[in-house]
Amino acid sequence: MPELPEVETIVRTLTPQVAGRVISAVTAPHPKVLQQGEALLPLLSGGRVERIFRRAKLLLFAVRPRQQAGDILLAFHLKMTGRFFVHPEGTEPLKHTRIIFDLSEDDEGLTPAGRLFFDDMRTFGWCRVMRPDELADWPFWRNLGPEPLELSRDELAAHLASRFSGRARSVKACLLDQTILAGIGNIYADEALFKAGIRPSGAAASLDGAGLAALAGALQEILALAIRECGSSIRDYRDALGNAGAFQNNFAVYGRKGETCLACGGPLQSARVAGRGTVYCPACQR
DNA sequence: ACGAGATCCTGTCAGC
DNA sequence: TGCTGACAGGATCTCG
Repeated sequence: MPELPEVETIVRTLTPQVAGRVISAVTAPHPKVLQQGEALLPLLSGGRVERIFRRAKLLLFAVRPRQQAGDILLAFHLKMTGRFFVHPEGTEPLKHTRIIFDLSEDDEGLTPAGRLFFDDMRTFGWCRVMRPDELADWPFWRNLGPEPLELSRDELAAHLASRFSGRARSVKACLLDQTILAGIGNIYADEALFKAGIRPSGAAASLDGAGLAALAGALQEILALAIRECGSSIRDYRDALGNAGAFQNNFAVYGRKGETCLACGGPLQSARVAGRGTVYCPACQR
């Protein structure tokens, strides 16, 4: 379930394999995966992948077409089970392959031709192919909250204060809301709330300055550490080299329902908060 | 306007 | 053994 650290890791492992390479053909065996932009697909053939980057949980390619001016942007959402992997030329699609990018041999002949697969078992993931102005007009993109690691801790705390005030929602529901803060999913919400000592079901508006500062600090520390550990592998997640992440070894609460709290030794509880499975320590999180 | 809940989807696992 | 149902979860839609 790729969240910010996992998508960041995929960007870092995919970039050396794909950035700078020329796309010779694109095919989408599963039509539903393309949310928008089928008309732009032919323009991608002969285009060069200029840059691979991340915003929130989106992974984006900037592709420079051979003739047209102006880049074309491909925005992928991996949802729970989306993956990228580069295979040798001629590799047949796998059971869950949704999009295939054929990549040309490079000019010097150092990098052989290959095929980039976008695989997604559950078909929740999708791709939108857009001109830059279409990306800018896309409501999901336009409404995304700030990147939690691009603010200082105090700026993040102030941002959360302004977005939490006057809301009746739980603090966890707010953390999962991509228009408030970008890139947080169920894993890192639970982990950050534990680290900050905050009850997930508590009202966001009731957090005081100390709570907001603790939450901002916990979010940034957890996300930075998770990026260093190359993300968390629960079931399906792999980076673009097929490697698992290691942050799951640092989980304090996620997936530890019924086990003991690492801080106080008491039993961890589980509940449904914001429609998601949620694990917390009733003694440490108030 | 806001928030809660259902929905999409398939593989895995617990329980009978 | 084999079947059934619960569960995983991000964004979007519907409903109160």
